[in-house]
Amino acid sequence: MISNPVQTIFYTIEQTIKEYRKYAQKNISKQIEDITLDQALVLMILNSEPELTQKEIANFLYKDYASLTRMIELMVEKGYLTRAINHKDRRRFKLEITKKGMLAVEKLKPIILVNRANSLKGISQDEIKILSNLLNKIINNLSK
Amino acid sequence: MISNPVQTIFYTIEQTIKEYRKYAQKNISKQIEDITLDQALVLMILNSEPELTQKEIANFLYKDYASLTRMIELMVEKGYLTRAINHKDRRRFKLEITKKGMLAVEKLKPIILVNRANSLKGISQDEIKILSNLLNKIINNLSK
DNA sequence: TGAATATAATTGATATATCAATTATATATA
DNA sequence: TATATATAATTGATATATCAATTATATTCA
Repeated sequence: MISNPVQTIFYTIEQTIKEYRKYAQKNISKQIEDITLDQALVLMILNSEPELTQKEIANFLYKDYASLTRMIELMVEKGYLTRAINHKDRRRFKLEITKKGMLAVEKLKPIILVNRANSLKGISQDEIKILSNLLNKIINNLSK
Repeated sequence: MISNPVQTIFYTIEQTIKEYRKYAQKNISKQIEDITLDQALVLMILNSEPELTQKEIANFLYKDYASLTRMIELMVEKGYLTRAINHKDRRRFKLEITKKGMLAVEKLKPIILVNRANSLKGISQDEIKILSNLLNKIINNLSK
């Protein structure tokens, strides 16, 4: 007998991430009109590690390279990033956050902190650790 | 200080669901060429509850109505479903699984069971309960 | 050196997600 | 009954996901 997808833990996991994305996007959109959650994460990552290549960013964010290419195109169009050739390795690009991008980064910092704090209200550090361990067990099972 | 997205639990949750989807899709594709994981779930749901409307299926699967409309179009095109007008309420459709669809359902049942079992190997029922409770706490925080 | 191989990024095709607007039909209520 | 409101589904626009194929450049090694 196959149980209804709704009864599985994978459904709950998916629901959690969807709710989180919706919530986070809503709060970001209140203060920055034209940026998506994923684009915001690209900005935050690049801000903390400016030398990353697109491939590395993709790995960090668990995104496909193709997706990242397109996200970055949009971010350049919207003026959040500039993209220049990296002369040390001409296959790569040197991504830089523009002024508009830095403004967004500063606005995003508190939003992200509040989003996470609100999401995890009433959940202890120990519980988060447990959650993380269980999820990593699953990830481990899946990636072999 | 903003921590890197990689260090947050939300990243881990997202990673888990992506790995699961990739794994499940791979195993489905081995045996059924032209069906996606999401389409497979629609089939399974409809098989267990044949009277559902598109809206109800969308809610079950935590999908957007617009997405579901498009998924169903594709499934009809591929011959997994038929769609007829529901004479009791002409806004609705009566979805029916075709022979090809039923064949897929039968193939999918064991695949889905094995996928879930493999994913959760080494994790006890109690732990799954804990996982589920923690995720529901988060969902609860997010949906107000 | 030159050919083979590896790597970074892009492109194309198709599927899904999300939001807002719209269409068609049902239901409620003045 | 006529009008307002609610509901089911669709459509359009834009973003992202995934896979396979391709391009451009680097690296390796015979």
